[in-house]
Order: sequence, then structure tokens, then C-alpha cells
Amino acid sequence: MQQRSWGCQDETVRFVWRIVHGVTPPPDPHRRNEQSRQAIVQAAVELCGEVGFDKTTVEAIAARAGVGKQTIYRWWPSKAAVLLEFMKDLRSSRADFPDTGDLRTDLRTQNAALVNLFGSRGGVVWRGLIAAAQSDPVAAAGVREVIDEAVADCSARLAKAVNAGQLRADVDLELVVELVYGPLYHAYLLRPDRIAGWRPEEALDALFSGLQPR
Amino acid sequence: MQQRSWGCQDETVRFVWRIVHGVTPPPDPHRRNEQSRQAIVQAAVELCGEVGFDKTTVEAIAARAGVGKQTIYRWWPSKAAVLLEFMKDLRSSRADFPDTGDLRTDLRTQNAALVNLFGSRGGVVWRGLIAAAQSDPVAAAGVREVIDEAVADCSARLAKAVNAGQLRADVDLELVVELVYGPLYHAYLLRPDRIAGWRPEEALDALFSGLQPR
Amino acid sequence: MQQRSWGCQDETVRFVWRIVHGVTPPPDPHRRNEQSRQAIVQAAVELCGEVGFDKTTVEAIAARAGVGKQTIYRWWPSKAAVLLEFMKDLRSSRADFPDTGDLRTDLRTQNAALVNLFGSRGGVVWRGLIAAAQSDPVAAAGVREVIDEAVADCSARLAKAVNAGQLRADVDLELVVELVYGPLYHAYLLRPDRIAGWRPEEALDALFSGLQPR
Amino acid sequence: MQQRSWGCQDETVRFVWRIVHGVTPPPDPHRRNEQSRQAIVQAAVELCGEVGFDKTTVEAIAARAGVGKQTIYRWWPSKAAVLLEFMKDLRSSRADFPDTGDLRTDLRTQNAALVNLFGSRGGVVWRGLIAAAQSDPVAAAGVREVIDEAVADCSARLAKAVNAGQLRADVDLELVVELVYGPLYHAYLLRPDRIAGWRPEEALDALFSGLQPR
DNA sequence: TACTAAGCGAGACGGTACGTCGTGTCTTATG
DNA sequence: CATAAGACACGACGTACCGTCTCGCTTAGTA
Repeated sequence: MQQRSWGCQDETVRFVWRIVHGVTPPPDPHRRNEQSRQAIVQAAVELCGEVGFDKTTVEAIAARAGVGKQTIYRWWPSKAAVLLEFMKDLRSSRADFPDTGDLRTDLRTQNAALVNLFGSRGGVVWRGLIAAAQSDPVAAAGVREVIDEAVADCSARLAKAVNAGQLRADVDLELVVELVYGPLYHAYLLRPDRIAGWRPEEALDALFSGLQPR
Repeated sequence: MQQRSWGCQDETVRFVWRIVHGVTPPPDPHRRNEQSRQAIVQAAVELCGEVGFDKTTVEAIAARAGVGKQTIYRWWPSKAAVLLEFMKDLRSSRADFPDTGDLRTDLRTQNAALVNLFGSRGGVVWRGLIAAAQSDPVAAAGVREVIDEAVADCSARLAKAVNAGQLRADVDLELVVELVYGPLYHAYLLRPDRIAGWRPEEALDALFSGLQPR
Repeated sequence: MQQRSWGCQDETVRFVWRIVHGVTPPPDPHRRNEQSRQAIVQAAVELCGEVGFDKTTVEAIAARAGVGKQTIYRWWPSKAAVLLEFMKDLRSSRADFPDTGDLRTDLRTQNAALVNLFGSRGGVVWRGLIAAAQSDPVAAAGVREVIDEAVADCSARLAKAVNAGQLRADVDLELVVELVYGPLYHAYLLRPDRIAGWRPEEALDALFSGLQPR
Repeated sequence: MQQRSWGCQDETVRFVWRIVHGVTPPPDPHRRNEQSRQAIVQAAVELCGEVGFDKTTVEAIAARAGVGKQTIYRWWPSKAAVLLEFMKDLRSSRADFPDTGDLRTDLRTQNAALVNLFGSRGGVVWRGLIAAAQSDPVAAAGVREVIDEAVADCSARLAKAVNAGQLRADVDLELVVELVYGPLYHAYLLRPDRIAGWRPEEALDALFSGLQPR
């Protein structure tokens, strides 16, 4: 099971928590009802797909999952945290960053996968989480974590490409990641109807060849 | 005063509205209290800066502006609409897209201005509006309008650059715009702490030279 | 309409309130929706009769009255306050303390009326309010007010009887009131099944003749 | 140990229970942890004294007694039952109804003892139980039991007084009990500030002499 | 002396109601 | 007739307890 920053598993950690914060430690994950956990996450995702992130209320999640509201609040600080758990599961269930040896191919594959995600139910969730992250620190931290992992994965692939002589060595890799994903996110968040017709290879071609006239 | 798609000015339009919807037409803009209008927009922006977009409630705006809630709802469908008015005013108050003759310089200037905006009070508003746009159609339409104008402005500048031989002619200009602004928005919305150290020229250099090793 | 200690009517009072408490004054009773007020009180009383005082929740009152919970909380601090309003209305709608000239007759009449009340829907409400008064200061104050009025009414009648030579002059009238009503309340609250067969004349006879053997 | 109607001791009864109800028999009192029992009752009483009957929650009792909630629910159906146990213990720890030979003296003594109780921590508990009894059948039964015992004790004393020619023989003794205790309970429950200055002899004098002018 | 069944502490669980906040609409009185 | 003020019906919030349940653990009484 993945790590979570709230609701910690380790006994020692819980004890320290008790000392440091002087108050009630988070609940004991050993006693957690796994069935409820899954029902909650699933209900949240379904509702998100049906009525959208904003209208997905904690109350509705609890009702659909057949769960008390408190059970949600016991383990997650907000609905955003619930849905982040879904996004993290989603990410970890996906294959690692592809590595066929050819960078352009791999980036195209990965970009296409993202376009795919954006168009799926996960895309609705992710869109909502990014929106929430603009004001809710918990959501922000979670989104950032997901993004940072993705950036790290991509950076690692880019580093290999630099060694293989397939990529300029004099550009900050984090910036390259942003050059690669930025346009896609720009469309996703600001001009969503452009996602449907998105052609990864077109953007990557321009990006690799550069915008200067030859 | 700028056009607005809700609260229409034209007498004929109002009459048609009356017929189609059967009842109350939108209010008569001639009788509108300009002082209230300004107070509302200003209050909204200030609150946004002080407590953030999310906690900026219509009630708080009304209270701070010394205005009845109804006066807000009479002229705007939501707080997002109020703040969109601010963003539009902001945009129109700025100079047009710069044109010194050198595309790279102009893009850098423009990008820097955007970085600047992102760091200002307007950046808080804009961030909130983009978030709202992910679920609220009104906000989405408004944001889209602002973005489309900006894209159009930039595209126009790019077209001139193509003619001047400063830009590849075989790439879709809208995509170029996304290549130019995407990385910046990616940082703004997903990794906000990167904005502070953003160096437009670095991104533009990579973009123009391309990522292929030389 | 009767005075209420919360939700005051007088403009001056409201102003002073604002000064003294430094905060939001109670709402303006001029704008109060009389229909809602009545619906709320009626719903509360009906629910009390149907499910008992304890299970009469503010939420259920609001639902049955077709009213928002806030509308209840705006005007009353608790359900007890709502039901106290009913009890006060009930009391003021009743005739004054009877005065036929004969004290024993009047006390019997009045006692019988109370037995009657105890057996009616009002008896359920009153029982609940007395129970609530044992821990809730608001209820306590309200119940006390009702009781004090009743005691005062009875005392006044007793005073007349003293003058008419129908009652010992050397006993504290408040104590006499308690001697008259105490047994009845003792039965009502502690041995409720005794109320059904209560015979006011029996108690009054013993009380007036005294317990000493002749 | 005193009898309790729930949590039965007899093996046969437990067996029948098992048959009739199909399942779990009530727990075996032989294995009961006496320490826990006492801790629970004590915690309940202390909390009652500190925060009042209403705010004395089962959770708080369990926490203060260092006991699991289930241990409370295993042996008592509600907090009222716990506190009734305290009241019953209290009653049985007191001496029997006094009998000096002079009824008036004994009643005064007993009344004074009650005034005393009302002013003590037990008075808070008792008040809460009487309140609870107005809606909770378990509390009602328990309170009634306590009251009935007290009434029986007093009645017995009164019967002796009748034989001794100290009391009218033609009045129902239960009514006499109510005449004696009613005024005191009236004050206790409806006008509590009158308890502090309560003078048993005054009430008893009026009661015995009668209210008729001489 | 081990086995087993029960009571125990702890506390997670599905619920219900709480009292508060904000929404968008409606009403009242003022200019 | 637009306005400031604010009451209204509604819906969701996050919290407190309810009474039930499930966990390991201790602790008897039985094998």
C-alpha cells in the first residue's frame, strides 16, 4: 500500500505525533476497514464522473458508499484527499515511463497516454484536483506530489536521452519537461476543446526542431 | 463600457428576451449605479487578495462594497463574473502585444509581463478564475474569452514574424502560442514556486533552437 | 404580542444591544415572516405530540414547517424556546384565575384545569420543557417565567381570600401556592399514572382541614 | 448486590433467554469486573457534578473511567441506568425513615435530609434523572422505583402515626405523602432557588394545622 | 498446565442531529 | 424603479455522540 502523509502507519511515528502535537493522534490504520476505504474512493470517483468535482460533496460520497461521514473525515481531510488517493493509485497502476531507446517515440507515447487520461473519467477528477489545488493547500500538496513524480520520471528518461545524444545537454531538464507537457496542460486547462484533436507528434516535432526558420 | 453577454444593453434584445422567456427582462443598464459597480469589483478584488478566491463570498463582497447582494446578482451571475470583469479591464488597460520588430524580444517582454501578473494581486484572481472555469461554465466562457483574445493577439504578432522570416512557416500558430505560454502556465498552475525564478529567455531559447543536439 | 427577551422589537434596545455586546444584534422583527413563525411553532407542537419532546429535533421541525433551519435559529435559541412560545400563548389564551368568591371552588376549578392540561398535548410539551429546564438555562428561564406568572395569579387570588377571611393570614402565600400545586406536580412528574385519577377536591380538603386528627 | 432487571444473574434465566431471543445471552455477572463497575459509576457521578447530567455522555464516562464503551453498554442500557445505580446505592446507604415517636419531628427530619440531598452532588444527579424520566422509559422506571420505595417508607411511618392518633385517619396515605413532599419537589424542579431557604417546619405546620382561618 | 471462552480496553463503524455558513431569491423601505 | 438591507428555503459543512462491531489482551474456569 502507498505511503500517506496523514494517517501514518508506524507506531513510533504515532507516538511522536502524540508528543509533538499534544493531541489526538490520527487513527490506527491497522483497524481500518478496507471495504469502506475502497467504497469511499470508488463512490467519490463515480460521483465526480456523474456530477463533476464541485458538486461531489462529502455527504453524497458517504451516502453512496454506505458509510458515515465521520469515516471519511477520519481518514481524509477533504474530498480532494480522497480523489488524490485515486489519482495516485491510477498513476502507480500505470507502467513506468516508456523507454524504447528512441526519446521522441517515448514522449509521443507518454503524451498520448496523457491525452487519453484527460478524456477519461480520471481526467474529470484530475481537472477538479488541479482546480482545488489553486486554493486548498492539501490538494496543492497532493497534486504537487503527483506532478513531481511525473516530472521526475520524465526527467530520468530525458537524462538517458542526453547520454544517448538524443537531446541537447545544455538545457535544464525540468524546463524541458515543462516544454513537453506545458502546451498540453495549457490546452487541457484553458482551451479544453483542443484536447480532442491534440496531436502529440506535431507539438514534439516543433519542439525538437525549434521554431527558427531553417 | 465593454460588452457583456449577460445583462444586455440593447433595447431590441431586451424586448426579444421578454417574449422568449415570458417574464422579467434583465435590468436597464441606463439606470445602473456606476458607483456601486466599481465598489463591487474593487471589493471583490481586494477580498481575493486578502483571503483568496475561494473564501471571497458574494456576501462578503456585498458587505465590503456597502451594497445589497441583489445588486450583485442583478448584474453578474456569480462572483467569477465580477472578477472576470476585473481581468478584462486589466487586459484592456495594458498595451497591445509589443512589436519591436524582433520576435524573440517581444515574446520575452510579453512573457515577463505575464510572470509579473502572476505574482501580483491579479495573479491570485486569475488563478481563482482558471480554477473556477474547470467546473463553472460561466467562468469557463469568460476565461476562454480572455485567453482567446490573448492567443489572437499573440498569433497576429507571430504571423508578422513569419512574414519577416523570423519564424518557421510550417507550424500552426495556435500551437506555437501554446508552446510559448504552455510551460509558463504549467509552472503557474502546477508548480507555483517555480514562477518566482522563471526566466523567459531560457525557455524561449530552448524553444527556438529546438531540443535536438547540434 | 407578548414580550420576548431575545429578539427584541425596540429600535433603541437593538442599538444599545449593538453597543453593549459589540456584535450582531438580533434580527429585525418588523421583517419577520409571520407565516413561518406560526408554521414553526405549530410543527414543533405537533411533533412533540407525535414523537415526544426529546425526539422532536430542530431539523424535523424545520422540515415539517417547510422552513430553513436557519429561520428557526434566527428567532429562537433552541427548540425549547419555540415550545415555550407555545406554552406562553396557551397561558395567555386561557381565562384569568377564576374568582367566584369562594376560594375552595376556585382552586378546585383551577386545579382541574391543570389536570386537564397535563393530559392534553400541551401536557407533553410542558413535561418536556420542565425536563429541559433542569439543564438548559434558556428553558429554565422560560419555565420559571411561566411558573412565576401562575404563582402570581394564584397568590393574588389567595390574597383576596385572606381579606375575605377564607384563608389563614399567617402563612406565606407563596408557600400556600406550593402546597396547593406541589402535590399535583409531584404526581405529574414522578408518578404520572396517578394524574388520570387525580381528585382535586380530595387534596384541597385535606389541605384546608389540616392533617391533625380532630 | 442489588437486583437489576437487565443483566440477569440466574443461569436458567440466561438459558431461556438464549432460546427465546435466539442469540447472545446477557453477560455473566460472575465474571464482571467490580473495579470497572465502580469506576464507571463514580466517573458518571463526578461528570454529572462537573458538567451536568446532559453533558455527561457515555463516551466521557468511559474515557474518565478508563473503560471501553462496550463495558458500559454491556451492563447498563444507558447513562441514566448507571446513575440510577448510584441513586439506589445512596438511598440504601441512608438510614430508614426516622421514628422518634413524634410524626412532625420525623417528617421535618426527613424533609430536611431531602433538602440536603437536593443541594448536594446527588441533587444534580437526581434532577437529571427526573428530567430523563420524562421521556426515557428506562429512567422513568428507575425513578419510579426509587420514588415508590420512598413513598412506601413514608406511608409506613404515617400508618404508625395514624395508629398513634397523630394523623387523621380518613385521608389516603399516598395523598398525604404527596402533600408532604409535593411542595418541596415543586420548588426543587420549578423554582430551584427556593430550595436554599426552604424551611420544612413552616410547610409542615401549615399542612398539619390546615389553611382554614381559626 | 494448557485450552477455551468470556470480559475487557480500545476505538472504528453506520448513523442522526447539531449549529453555522453561503447560496440565490424574495420582500420591505428609501431615494 | 434601482437600491441597501436582510429574511427566507435550501443544501452542505465539519463535529459530537449514539449504540454496535471488531480487534488483541488478559483472566478465569475446564480439560
